[in-house]
Amino acid sequence: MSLEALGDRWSLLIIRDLMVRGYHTFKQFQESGEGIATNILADRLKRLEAAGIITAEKEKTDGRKINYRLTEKGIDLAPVMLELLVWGARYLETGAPCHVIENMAKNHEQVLTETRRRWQERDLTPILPRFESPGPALKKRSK
Amino acid sequence: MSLEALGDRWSLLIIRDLMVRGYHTFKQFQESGEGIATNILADRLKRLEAAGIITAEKEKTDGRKINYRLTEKGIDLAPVMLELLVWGARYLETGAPCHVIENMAKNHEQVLTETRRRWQERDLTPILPRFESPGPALKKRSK
DNA sequence: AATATCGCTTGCACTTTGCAAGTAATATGC
DNA sequence: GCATATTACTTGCAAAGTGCAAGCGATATT
Repeated sequence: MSLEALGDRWSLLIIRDLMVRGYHTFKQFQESGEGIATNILADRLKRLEAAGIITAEKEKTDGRKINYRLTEKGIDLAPVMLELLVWGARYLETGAPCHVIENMAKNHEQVLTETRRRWQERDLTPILPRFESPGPALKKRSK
Repeated sequence: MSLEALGDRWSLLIIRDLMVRGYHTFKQFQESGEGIATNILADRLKRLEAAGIITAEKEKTDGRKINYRLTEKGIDLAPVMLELLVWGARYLETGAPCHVIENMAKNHEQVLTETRRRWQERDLTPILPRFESPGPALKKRSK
């Protein structure tokens, strides 16, 4: 099935961070709060790259940094991620139901369009705030 | 995140088998073709039950058998599963794009409604055929 | 030139997994 | 009713994977 690359504890978290939080460096993932070990993180990034879900390329302005980015195959996981976030908000996530996610649940298409737009334009503004914290709802676009 | 229970290689496969293949016993999962070891399968079933995603109850007509069934929390993973299947069909699955899944991609709402109906009515007819094999497309209902 | 930062790699203890075999409870065939 | 089958596990053990702390090389900053 579609789980060779995704069926482990960390890969989907990394993809989520890339997709909806605008994270893109090793350090950001590391400090992401979930507590992934550096060796595992390195390994998962390699696997995701090997699976064609992300790419890695050096930042021009700082040769130490590597920019990780979702491929098209990777961004196409957005619908899966969205549904997963909605499900998680419904059943598990910290008491705070995070109205941002409820909003996401109601505006599927809009959220997906916006997510893909940010990916295409390399706009790293997060879709989701760091954790909860009310935060402004998704701004309306075009429509 | 929503991955304590799902973030491993087997849990989502079990859920898929329950949801779209109509599997419901230990043996069926075991022979599901993915090759899960019996100890791991037993462990995952326990965890999924503990997580409130499935229930286990003895079959009345055969006291050896245990019927596993998705809870409401479990069946609510249907949108996630659907998107995952669609993504998988698009990028990974065996050359055969399995037009059943393409059909699923085009009729999201209908497929979800049908999936939930089967769950509610304990209708174990599979939504997806065993692997590929053309098989008749989803029959239209109500609409 | 010295120090800091970033993205890793290494070593090692610990945990989880996979495999084969075995077991308890129920069902079936004669 | 007794032997055999079937189902859902459990156990033991080797192999693989994980988590943690420390270290390393390349680049950047002062």
